[in-house]
Amino acid sequence: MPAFPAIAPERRPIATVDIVLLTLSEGTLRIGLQRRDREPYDGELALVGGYVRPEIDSDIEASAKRILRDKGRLEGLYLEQLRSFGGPARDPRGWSISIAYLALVPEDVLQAAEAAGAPPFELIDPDRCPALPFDHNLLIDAAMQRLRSKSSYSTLPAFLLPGQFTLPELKAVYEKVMGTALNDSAFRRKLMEMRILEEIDAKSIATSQRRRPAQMYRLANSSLTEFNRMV
Amino acid sequence: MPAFPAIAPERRPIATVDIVLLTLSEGTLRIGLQRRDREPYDGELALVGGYVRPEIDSDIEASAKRILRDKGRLEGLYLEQLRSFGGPARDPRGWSISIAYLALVPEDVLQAAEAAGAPPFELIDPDRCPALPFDHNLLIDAAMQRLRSKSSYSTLPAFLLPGQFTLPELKAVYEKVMGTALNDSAFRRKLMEMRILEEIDAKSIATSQRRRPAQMYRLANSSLTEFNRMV
DNA sequence: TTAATAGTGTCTCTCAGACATTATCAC
DNA sequence: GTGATAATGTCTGAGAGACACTATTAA
Repeated sequence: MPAFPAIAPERRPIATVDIVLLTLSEGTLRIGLQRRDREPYDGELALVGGYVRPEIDSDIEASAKRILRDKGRLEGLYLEQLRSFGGPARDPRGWSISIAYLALVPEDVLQAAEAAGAPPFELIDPDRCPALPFDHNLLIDAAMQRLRSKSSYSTLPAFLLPGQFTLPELKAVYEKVMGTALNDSAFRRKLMEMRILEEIDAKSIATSQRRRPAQMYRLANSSLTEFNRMV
Repeated sequence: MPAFPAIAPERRPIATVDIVLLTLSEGTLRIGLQRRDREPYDGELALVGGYVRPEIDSDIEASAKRILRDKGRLEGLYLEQLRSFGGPARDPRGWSISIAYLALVPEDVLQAAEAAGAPPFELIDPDRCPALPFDHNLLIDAAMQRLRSKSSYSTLPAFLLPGQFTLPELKAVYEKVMGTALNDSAFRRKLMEMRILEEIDAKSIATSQRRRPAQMYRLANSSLTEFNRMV
């Protein structure tokens, strides 16, 4: 029982969390959407989302993690709050607030989630995204903008890759995300001098065609690292 | 009447907006706090804040602007959403969400607001900030961090100054905010090359001591401008 | 050996920091 | 002129981009 009277419940906005799930599929950035299983917009593609549940959530990030777990069978993703959107018209249920999150997921994790029984994800090209329910297109724009700008000075794009990857793979992800070509030697120099990466013990991997196999790396720091400058 | 049933009102969190009001007083950065005029924490110093009011607010930024206007007689400030904080314990009234905003206000505007009848602001040194109600110290930390990091690549600190200012004044604000000394000629070069500033028509100003008066400038673009690099 | 990609070495050019120099005011 | 601060000019060094060159694999 609260110690002090609060604003009347019927004058409170609805509070939801919506998650912009991004992954890399066939070398291109994709948004992971699911079909809604209830009204409003039952059956339509939309961001993974749900109510903030005061009775079970310890904070907003806990809401986001619960929603990812319950609706997507996803855990341990890179997760970052974007910002909150609110207004009378964005949700037909009434005046609502959505706290938007950005989540990055390696494609293999997404496939494992589906294999474990998660409702299927549809992977949409952000440049060809159809009109979505609510203001989800706005949230996607915010997510893309955040990803693009933060990528230029952090290890953010690495969270779109599996736990281990080659340097050319990592460079390709940066280029996809930022939409610009990067200088090869500068890229290596930067990451090596800053000790961003850790060699995977003597392992390297050979792939299909005849070519030199690349050294495998993982992030030296499993959480996000920011640099002072570009690339 | 909403077209679809929403989560029961009594299961909705409280939704508030809290604004970290920053200004520059006697050359140092200060947080503008006001004494609360109701429970909980009646009479204690806290951030300017209030409920999101679905019946009158068109979105969350409108809530923030209304609260600034009604509680602080402040309008036209630089205003930027920080992020949202939520949880069961941050407010004794119950599980609550606060959407935190950063507002920058020139000291003369703050003084004019008080002269116009706003409840007095107490200006607190962020490095000597006492323990505040709710989780307001966390919100202040978030605001300071945002201001510090964004200052290094944008015109953000200029919004702490009156509409016109000299280049040495602007440089001093950057130095205060970022906590580092800046190179004089590099600072000028950067701002001039990027056409960030506009000379105030032939005006320069003479001050107290015998010294050369400085050229007055204003921001060429009245909204925030971001650079690609430092300083 | 050849094709193909991985990775290195080195030159150059840009740009920020350092700092000396000049300018402009009050007295 | 002198003292003080404003503003400019120029040198230098660090670091990013360009790109040629070497390395390592499969066929």
